[in-house]
Amino acid sequence: MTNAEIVDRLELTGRLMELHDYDAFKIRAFSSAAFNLDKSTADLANLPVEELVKLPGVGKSVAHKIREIVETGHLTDLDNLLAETPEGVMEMFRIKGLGAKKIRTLWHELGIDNLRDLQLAGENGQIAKIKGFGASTQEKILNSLMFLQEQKGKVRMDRAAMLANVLHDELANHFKRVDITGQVRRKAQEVDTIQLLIETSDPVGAQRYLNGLPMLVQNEQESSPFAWRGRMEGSDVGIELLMFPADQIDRQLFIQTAAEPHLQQVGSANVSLLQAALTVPNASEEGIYERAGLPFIVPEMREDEFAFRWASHHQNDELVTWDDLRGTLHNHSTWSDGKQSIADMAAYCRELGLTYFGIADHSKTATYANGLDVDRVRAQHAEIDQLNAQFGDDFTIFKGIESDILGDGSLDYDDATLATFDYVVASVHQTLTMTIEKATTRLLRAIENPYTTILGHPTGRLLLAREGYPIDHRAVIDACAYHNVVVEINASPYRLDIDWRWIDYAMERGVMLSINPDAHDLAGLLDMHYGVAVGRKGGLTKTMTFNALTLTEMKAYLQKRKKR
DNA sequence: GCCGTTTTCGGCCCGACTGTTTTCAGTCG
Repeated sequence: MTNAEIVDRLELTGRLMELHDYDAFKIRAFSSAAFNLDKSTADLANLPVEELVKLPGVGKSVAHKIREIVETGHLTDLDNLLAETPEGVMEMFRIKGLGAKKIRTLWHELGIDNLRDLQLAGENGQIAKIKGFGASTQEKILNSLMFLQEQKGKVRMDRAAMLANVLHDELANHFKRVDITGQVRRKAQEVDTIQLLIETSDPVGAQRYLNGLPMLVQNEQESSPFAWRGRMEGSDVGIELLMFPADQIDRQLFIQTAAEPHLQQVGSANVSLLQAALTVPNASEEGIYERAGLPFIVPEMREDEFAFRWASHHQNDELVTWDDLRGTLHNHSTWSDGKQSIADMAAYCRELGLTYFGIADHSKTATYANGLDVDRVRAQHAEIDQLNAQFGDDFTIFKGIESDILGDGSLDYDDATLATFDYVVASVHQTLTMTIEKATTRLLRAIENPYTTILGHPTGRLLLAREGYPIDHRAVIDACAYHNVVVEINASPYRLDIDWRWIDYAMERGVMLSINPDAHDLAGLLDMHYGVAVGRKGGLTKTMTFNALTLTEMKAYLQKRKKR
């Protein structure tokens, strides 16, 4: 039982108590316990009640609930609440703008207990008529429903990779060769089908074996003699297992990895040569591109015609790799909402072979995240100075901040305070509903601020959960070029923002991109792998990667920029 | 339900923003 699983159950209990109109302070106790424990590094599953009650937000009652969760895997209170709540009502929590109170009203006043009825009520204008609701809320609900429908059956790349690896390892026990291909190999940020190639000369026997695996649930209608289709137990995302004899696997690896537009592009480039290349036995991927007279395209980039435009003036070895990264710049610590101390985060960075660690905790407006007021900024800088004094010339902690971009585009500290940082990541965290004009103007103002070093998660999107605010990407990137601002590739698999499709335009305009993990704990630093993946997808070169600068280069860059 | 004492019960309580109000409830990060 992990901390996250315990926290999720407490959080859900609080939310359902609110839905069922429990006492507000009792609800608060559960949510605040969840909120506090989410940031805890204690091993909750192995703490006795007397230790649990010492943790902030945990009293006797919650401590016993935690023990119950750990020992039985269940929480009776939660099970009872769930039994009283229709599944469709639970799904309504995924609608943006709907919280427990509004859902309760919709459920009790209109009898809505599923998303289909919610949509009908919205389309009929019934929602706008309820007291406390209006036309605007109704429209927001309908928009959110539409967004959710588009995301159905998809998972983020981190979960897709995890599931694909589990499946790969299981199948590799039985089959001679198994390859992950399709969207996962292409490093798609969202995946609707996890696809694997299986080498076999006995597809009938292979199907029989697959259907005997408890982790797989077949969709018989979708399947065929050479293609097993279905899903994994406990997951909605589609699974496709394609069976081929040994001499066809490499060629299929090429065909199945490529997105349709990429295949078409290869075909239209030279149909006859490609056909010839594809019919050669044991054709390798390199051989296929070579025989078709085309440059080799790395798997990540096999989406559309962009790859060939990129390849016309770049070499594959220019693409950024994990080993090119020299440091990391957007990270949180226990000073705001991170789980680990600056010292522990920095130590882990050194273990990873990085040479600098930039701390960019939340700024004062982000009160929910324990953002730093001016006094705490000073105190944090003193701590960083002390830590830096212990390092040699080979490692440095930089003093950064993730300063909130306020509604009018200004940053949330005065210039004197901003001047005390080595660098500033400027990010939007509130007022996410804006027109494209307003959102763009707001970002442009933040970019114009002489203290802004990096523009953080430019659209604020959360993959599969929230559309970002609309922005004029060209105008924003052009402004970054003019004002010498770096653009973040937020590497959290929840964000991956800026989208990889804009990387090439940024590079063209001379704008560097920073692969920023937005890490809130040690493991979060490894999210830079996802940033590298989407960076490569967008053709990001090592030379245009901000955090591929060496420590000496980074120090010089930040110093020079401060003097402007 | 948690906390912190005025040590056994009273007070707890992010703030900005939105949309709905006409003074505020609900949501969000």
